[in-house]
Amino acid sequence: MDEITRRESAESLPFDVFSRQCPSRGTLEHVTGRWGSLTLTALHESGARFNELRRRVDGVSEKMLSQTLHALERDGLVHREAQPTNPPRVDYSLTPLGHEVAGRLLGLIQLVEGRMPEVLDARSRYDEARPGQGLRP
Amino acid sequence: MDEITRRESAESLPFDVFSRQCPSRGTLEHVTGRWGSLTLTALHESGARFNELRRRVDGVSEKMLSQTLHALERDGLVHREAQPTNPPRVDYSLTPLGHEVAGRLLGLIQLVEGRMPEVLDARSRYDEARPGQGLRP
DNA sequence: CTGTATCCTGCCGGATACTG
DNA sequence: CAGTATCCGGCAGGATACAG
Repeated sequence: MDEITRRESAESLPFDVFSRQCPSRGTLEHVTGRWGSLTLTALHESGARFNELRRRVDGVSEKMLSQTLHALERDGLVHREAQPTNPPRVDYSLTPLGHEVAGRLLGLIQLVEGRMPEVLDARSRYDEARPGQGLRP
Repeated sequence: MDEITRRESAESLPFDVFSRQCPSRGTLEHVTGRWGSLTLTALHESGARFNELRRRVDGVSEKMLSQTLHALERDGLVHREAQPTNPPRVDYSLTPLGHEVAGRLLGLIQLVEGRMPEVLDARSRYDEARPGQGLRP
């Protein structure tokens, strides 16, 4: 697909993530964001409660997990079900659309994980060629 | 796949993105980051020079594009070829691994773009149920 | 044209404390 | 347990200038 073809098909689509103001860019950022991608993938295997999710996604703070879940719920990817019991119990799960997105995300993650040896090799070569210019330590 | 199965398979893998210190998490963030995902996808169709890329990825600054390209080059996803001419000419393209990653990203992006009507509907319903609590305007 | 260097600001996101 | 509320430091990232 060349540039002309891409532009033409982009013009025919209602949503183009390459355009600055398109709302799809915001959704893509929720999905691919630092915590969004891990949260969606973690929920793909099975629904979970809040603290269970915190344990699955190592390193996420309460605040960020809460924000992430709200954004994904608002976008219709996550379903939230609160039970008015005591102690309170809230279950999070993926909507059908959320599962579709998470499936693609999972494929991407597994690809990256499986190719990490290549990535680390490339980093070594890059750093070796540029001594003393540490990038992202 | 249940939780136990996931944990077991994770233990058997050398790289687990769900673990806080795993280097694969950093690479995943380069790939899925705000500019990384758009840059990789933009390069998937064809290689490009610096300013051509800036035009494709609407809204990216020189600084962020430069940083993004360096990180992706270091991870072995982007190939940089400088020609010592005057004026200088530098071509960026994807490595084979970069193309694999970009292919998955493209699938994800097209899924999100195609489902934006559902997402916008979900947002409307969410905001309607919580008047006056605007989230991420 | 292809970038670095520098400055500056907003907000991301962690820590902590508190509520129901 | 399941979250909000608040504070605040660091850095992401934009604007600008400048170099090769």
